[in-house]
Amino acid sequence: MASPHQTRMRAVTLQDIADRCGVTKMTVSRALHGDTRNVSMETSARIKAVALELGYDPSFNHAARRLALRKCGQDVVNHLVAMFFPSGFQQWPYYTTIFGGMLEVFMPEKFSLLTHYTSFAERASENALPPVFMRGDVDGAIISRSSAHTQWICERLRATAFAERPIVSVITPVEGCSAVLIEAELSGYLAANHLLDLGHRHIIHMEAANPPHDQRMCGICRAYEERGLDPHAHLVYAQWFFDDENATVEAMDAALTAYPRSTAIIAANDRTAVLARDLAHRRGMRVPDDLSLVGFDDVTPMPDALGHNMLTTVRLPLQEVGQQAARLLLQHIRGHRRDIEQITLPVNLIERGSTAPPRV
Amino acid sequence: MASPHQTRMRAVTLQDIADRCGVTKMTVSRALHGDTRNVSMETSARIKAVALELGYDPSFNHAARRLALRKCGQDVVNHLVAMFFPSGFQQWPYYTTIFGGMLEVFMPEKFSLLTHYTSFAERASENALPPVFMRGDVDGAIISRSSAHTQWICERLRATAFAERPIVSVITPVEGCSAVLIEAELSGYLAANHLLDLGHRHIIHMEAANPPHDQRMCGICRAYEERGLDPHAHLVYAQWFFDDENATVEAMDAALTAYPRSTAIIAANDRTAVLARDLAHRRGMRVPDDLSLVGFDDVTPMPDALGHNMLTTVRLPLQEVGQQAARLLLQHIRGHRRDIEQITLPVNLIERGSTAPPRV
DNA sequence: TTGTAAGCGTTATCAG
DNA sequence: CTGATAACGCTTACAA
Repeated sequence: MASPHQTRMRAVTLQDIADRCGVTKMTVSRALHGDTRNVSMETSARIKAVALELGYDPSFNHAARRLALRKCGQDVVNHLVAMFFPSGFQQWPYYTTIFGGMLEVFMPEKFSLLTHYTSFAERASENALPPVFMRGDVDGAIISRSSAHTQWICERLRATAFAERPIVSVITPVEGCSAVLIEAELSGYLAANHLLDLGHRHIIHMEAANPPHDQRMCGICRAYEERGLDPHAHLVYAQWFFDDENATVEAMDAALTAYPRSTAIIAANDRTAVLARDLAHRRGMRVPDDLSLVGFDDVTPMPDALGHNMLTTVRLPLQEVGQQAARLLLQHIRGHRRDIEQITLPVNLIERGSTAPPRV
Repeated sequence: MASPHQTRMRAVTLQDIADRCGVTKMTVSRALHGDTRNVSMETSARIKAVALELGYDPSFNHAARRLALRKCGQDVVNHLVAMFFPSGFQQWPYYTTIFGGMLEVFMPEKFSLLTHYTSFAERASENALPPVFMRGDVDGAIISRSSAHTQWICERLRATAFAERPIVSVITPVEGCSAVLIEAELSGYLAANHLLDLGHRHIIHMEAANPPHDQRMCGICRAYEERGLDPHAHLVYAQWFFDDENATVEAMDAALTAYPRSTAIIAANDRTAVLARDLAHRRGMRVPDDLSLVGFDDVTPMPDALGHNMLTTVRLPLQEVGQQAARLLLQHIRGHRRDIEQITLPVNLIERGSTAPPRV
């Protein structure tokens, strides 16, 4: 259809089309915008045909459009979105799975996704955000961080030309933003309920102090209480360190030593469960015979001797989280949704070999 | 220093500053560009002070600048770069490690990095690239693909407003582009040399048909030839499938069955080595007693029973590959380098427990 | 050393 | 239904 782009020297402009059609560029602008009330069907068709023939690309002169539209304070869709993830996120399947889900939705829609991570060091500095944000090139953002961080990022964004554009939060809710969450309380319940069903009572729970882990904690307690058991008499809390595996392992080790009656560990995530298994082996314990393990996420396998994943875990639909967050953001950007929305996605327990009844 | 941004309603323009200083916006433009020959030191200082006070942000009115500069065919730096990776790259530590290295360089320089992956399906379609590319918002690209794919991507990019902007290739060289490579031939040599040193002779080599695996192959042969051995009499080639682990495992299985004298496998990468270990176990073989394994990359561990990485592997400096590619691209973008450059980074063998002398 | 004029490509507004 | 005009904010070229 389109003629070979013989000359890439100069971009095709509205004026070029207007010249060929014997009209003014204003009419061309109207026709190409699908203005049926102010342009005759006939000329409109002619203009569109010429535009196609010349290979007019509206996105090419985006800069001019934005400049013109600024006069009346209108926003243009730039087809550019950003995600704010913790530094080092690319190493964690947890985040890359969400990332992958987002890409799956954005790419077919021709939205480009840029990555911005924030370390604590950067947060401390008074650095401005990169130019793309300052100049308002970014249509929307997806954000996933601890609450202290999200607050800071939102403030930074709002202070740029990003202004009041949509932000969607994943996993952790952020005030005033749409969010895609998971059933955090239920995830804790499912893990604990499974272990209690098997007969475990004394359980070590690795957790972080902030959401969604604190909700997970509530679910764990609920499972105990449903059985008339006092969670505080049976549960042991061991701290989980977000970015320090050694510290996490030491905390587990200390807990196992201090509470030798423990027969199971609810780990902060799959990766931590694998660390727990390794620790157990070093202590001469076998999984699941001496110690049952439950993970969260279902993104990191715990391979047995034959390479099969043996980790009982609470699966979080992380890929779908990414997809839904992307869809939600697109709805906001395109103006199809103005109210903020919170989507909560279901979790489910996947029973594999790392849990078994305790040996009495 | 800067006054609190009291009004975010309207952006500060050159005219605003000019009004406050009693000069024209032209003088302001010159002063802010550091033009010392055409502006008196005095007015220049005054203007800069007012600009700071008003919180003038050059990046805010980027659109106007680009529009003006287009007249004389100049390029503006947009502080936006793209990377083209295979679809699903976010699941592979190999790519995310490179990705991480790139981010480490780009982020402090305030360059935003966007992700674009290309599946074969997309390649087949005649889809245009996303608007950010079409309109020339992207300053440069880093590309990592099989050769057939890179060619296609480059053509696509050149056909947009991206035009002749710099492209840096990683791992695989691309004609006419700067590249960051690794010592592919040497990596094969190191793997084979290590096994031959241990006394292995009959080795299965998992490989892909394209670079850099074919160079790796040359290195493997060199190790044989240095010992006066005919590689073709000892080496078994088994195909490695880029995106199909089951097929890869089947190929390994078939090779082990067809060539029972084999005592070692040179796997396509760490991940494949782990698959080989699992396969070996299923066949009742022990690693390294019955089968030695060498991987490549050093990004995926092969954990032993205690969780320690036992995989002997040829380490590729993937993070540094990402960093160097980013640095190279920045040099090109900033005009500090016009000639194309090929950097080759060193590899080294890391001996761990998955290799041992063959049991005779 | 500074000011003036014109234009980058688009769009809103008003006139015909 | 269509055209003319001005403006978005900036930069180059030329004039003072």
